[in-house]
Amino acid sequence: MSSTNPGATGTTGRPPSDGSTRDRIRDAAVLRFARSGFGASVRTIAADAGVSPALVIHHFGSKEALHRACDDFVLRWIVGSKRQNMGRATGGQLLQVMAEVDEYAPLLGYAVQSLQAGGEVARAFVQHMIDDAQVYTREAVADGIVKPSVDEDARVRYLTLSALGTLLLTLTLDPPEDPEDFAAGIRTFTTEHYLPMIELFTQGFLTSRRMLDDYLLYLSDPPAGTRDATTDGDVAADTTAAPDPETTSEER
Amino acid sequence: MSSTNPGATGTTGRPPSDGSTRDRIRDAAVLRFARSGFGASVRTIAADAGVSPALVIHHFGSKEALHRACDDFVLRWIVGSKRQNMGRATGGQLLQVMAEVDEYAPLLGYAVQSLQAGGEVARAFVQHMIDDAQVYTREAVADGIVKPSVDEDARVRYLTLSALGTLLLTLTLDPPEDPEDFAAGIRTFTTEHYLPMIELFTQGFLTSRRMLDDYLLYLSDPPAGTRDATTDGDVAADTTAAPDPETTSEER
DNA sequence: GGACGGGCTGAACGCGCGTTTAGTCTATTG
DNA sequence: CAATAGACTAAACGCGCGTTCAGCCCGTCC
Repeated sequence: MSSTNPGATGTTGRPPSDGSTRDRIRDAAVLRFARSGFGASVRTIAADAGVSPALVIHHFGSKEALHRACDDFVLRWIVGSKRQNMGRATGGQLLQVMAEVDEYAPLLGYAVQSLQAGGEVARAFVQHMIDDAQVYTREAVADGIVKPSVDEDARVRYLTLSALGTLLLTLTLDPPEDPEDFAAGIRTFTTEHYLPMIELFTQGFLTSRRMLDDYLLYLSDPPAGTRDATTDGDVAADTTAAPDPETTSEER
Repeated sequence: MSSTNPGATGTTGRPPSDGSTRDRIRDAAVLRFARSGFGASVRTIAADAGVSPALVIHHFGSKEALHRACDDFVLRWIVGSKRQNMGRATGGQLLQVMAEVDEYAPLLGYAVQSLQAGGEVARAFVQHMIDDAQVYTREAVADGIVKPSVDEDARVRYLTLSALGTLLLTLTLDPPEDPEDFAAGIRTFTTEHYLPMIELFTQGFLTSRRMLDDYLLYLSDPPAGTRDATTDGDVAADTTAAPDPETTSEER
C-alpha cells in the first residue's frame, strides 16, 4: 500500500531517479497487452521492458494493478485524443485514420483487445466514440446531410456499436497475418463493407414503411404487461418502453 | 496414438458399455465451454461429468482434441438445425427464437464463445447464417419487400456480420448477470436496437445519393494501382475490385 | 562516515494446469 | 477358469504462472 505512492516521497521531497523505469514497464505492458491480449505473462512484459519480473510487481503491486495502470493510461490517451480528432466516426473511418498513424496503432490495439475482453476501457472507449458520433451526427442532420431520427441517441448508439462490433467480429473471424497491423485489418474491413454500408445508408433496406410505422404505433400504445429490466439508465432517451417487438414484426 | 481410436474395437465387435460416458464428458465439456469459455480446465469438466480428469484425457487424448470434438458436435448441430429453422436471420430474431428454447441455449452459448475466440466453429456458424440470410433475402427481394442491392452477396454478408457483431459487442460490454441466460441478453439487445435498426432499414441514413453514386462511379472506373490482397475467394461476387475508398469519400 | 532507503535482481515458493503412469475393477472371450 | 481388454482412478510429474524473499547496489541524509 505505502509503496504504491508515486512521486511526492515526502521526506526526500523530489523524484529520486525520475519515474522512467516504471513508465517503461507500463509502456511495455500496454504494447504487449495490445499484441497478445491480457493473458500475456508478467515475465514476458518484464523481458520486453528489460527488467526482472520481480521489479514489475515491486512497482505495481500485482499484475491486476498493472492492468489497471495500463487502462488508466490508455483511457487518458482516449480522453486527450478527443481534442484533436476531426470527425467522421460513423463509418469507422476515424479508426482507419488512427490506424494509419504508427504512433496510435498500439493504443488502438489495446482498445480492441479491451473490446474483446470487455473491461472498463472498452466501455469508456465505446462511450467516447458514441459521444463524438453524436456531435457529428447532430451537425450533419442540421446541415441536411443526414436524415433526422425518431430517437437520435438510440440511433447513434446503435450505429457506433454496429460499426465497432462488425469490425471486431471481422478481425476475430479472419485475423490479419500480422496481428499488430491494425491498419491492414481495418483496410480489409473497409473495402469489404463500404459498398453495402453506404448503399444501406442511402436507400435503406425495406421497401415499405409499414414495419417502422407499426412499431412506432406499438410504442405509443403498448398492448399490455411484458415489462423488462432496463440495463442502464443513461442510454434510452425517447423510448419510454420498448418491450418484445415480436408481436409487431409480422413480416412476410 | 493407438489409444485414440474410438468405436470399432475390432475383436470385440460391439460397444461394450455403449459410448455413454464419453458422450457425457463431451456434453459436459460443451456446456462448460459455453458457460466459462475455452479456458475452462479439464479438471472442471471432469468434475462436471462426474469422472476423473485422467479419464477425459483417456477418451479424447488431449484437451485440444476434446475441444475439436465439441466443435464437431456443435457444428453437426448447426448443420442439422438448418433443416427446421424458419427464416428471418437478418435482425437476429432467429437467434432470439433459438435462445428462448432451453435446449438450444447452451449450444448457442458455445457458438457465442466461439465467436469471441474465433475458431473454425465461428467461421462455420457465421457462414451458415449468411447462407440462410441469402435465401431469405433473395425471396424478400423477389416479393418486393426488400429493395434490391448492387451487390446482394456483399450486402447479406455485411448485414449478418453487423447483426452478430453488434450482438457480440453488446454482450461483451454489459454481460447479463447470469451468463447462461442468453435469452435475456438477446432480449436486451433487441429492445435496445430494434427501433434504430428498422428506422435505418426503412429510411436509410443519408439524404442524398451522392456518396453512393460517387463510389459506384469510382468502382467502374478505378483511378490507378492500389491493389490489395483479397481475404477469401468464396465471398466477393460482383465487386471486381474494391480499393481504398478514401479518395471518393469526401463527405462534408 | 555510517545509517538509511529505494531501485533492482536471482532464486525460490505455492499453485493450478494438462498430462502420464501404474494399477484396480469388471465384463467378455476362448 | 484363466486370459484379456478396456473403463476408470489416485497419485504424481513437469511446467509456467503470479508472487515473495533475501540481499546487493548506490545515491541521499545526519
